[in-house]
Amino acid sequence: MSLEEGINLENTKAQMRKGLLEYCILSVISRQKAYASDILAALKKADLLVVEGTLYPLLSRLKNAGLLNYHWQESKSGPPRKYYELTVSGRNMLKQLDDTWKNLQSSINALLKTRL
Amino acid sequence: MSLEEGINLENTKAQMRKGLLEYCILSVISRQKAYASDILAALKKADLLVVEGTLYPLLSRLKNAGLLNYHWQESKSGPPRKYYELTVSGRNMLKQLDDTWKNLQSSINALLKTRL
DNA sequence: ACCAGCTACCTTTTTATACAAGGTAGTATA
DNA sequence: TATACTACCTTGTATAAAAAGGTAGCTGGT
Repeated sequence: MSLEEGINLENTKAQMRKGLLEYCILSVISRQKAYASDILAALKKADLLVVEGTLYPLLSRLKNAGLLNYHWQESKSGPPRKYYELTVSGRNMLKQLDDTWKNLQSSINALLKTRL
Repeated sequence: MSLEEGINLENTKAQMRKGLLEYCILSVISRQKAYASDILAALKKADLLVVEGTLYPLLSRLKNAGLLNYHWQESKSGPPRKYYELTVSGRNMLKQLDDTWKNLQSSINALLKTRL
């Protein structure tokens, strides 16, 4: 049985967020090394809700693309954590995404202005 | 055989654009009724490249969601065209997406600022 | 009166990926 | 030593973009 969601506001909002996920994750990690829960918390704070099932595969893809590295680190209160940090290649990617994001905002806002 | 695209700049840029497609299409149509080629041209002008195979199904979904109507209109130079326009419901959706887009920009830009 | 080319519509197939749900295991604490 | 908690990861499902191909109306040249 299909859920037949179709198009609605929540769905469309979610789509908008999705496209910016990679960019935001790289940005969060660029501040300082971070493990999954750190990233989830930072994104949540910015109203970019993401769940574990989305984040873990995405971190793996970013790692496989050579944009991230990780190292294990023990925790004082629980199992060891995988701390991610940006590679050189990751920093370059982030710089380019900064431009992309700026340009995208300009393009969209220009398109919207033609409505006035 | 898989193409094994993985993560790269072009792919990530494309993702960013995707999430904003519905919003932009509604915005373009809100200016004045438009048919597929009008919409493609407007999006292209804003560097939001989209192909027919993406646009037609999306217009159908927007129509089925009650956000758009269309009427046929003859052309002086070719086959008849399907001109789309926003329904009341479509205008409401667009208003809400305006807010969503503003909020999304604020959230992301706030997140990015913590890097400085 | 035909046919080549253009415009416009739409569908099918493939691929990517977000999310829900569930699974494994290390650590702390009562 | 058992329960709760944290952290990792995987599997299954649904959505949707894009590539490619298909149908048909209309125009203009011969």
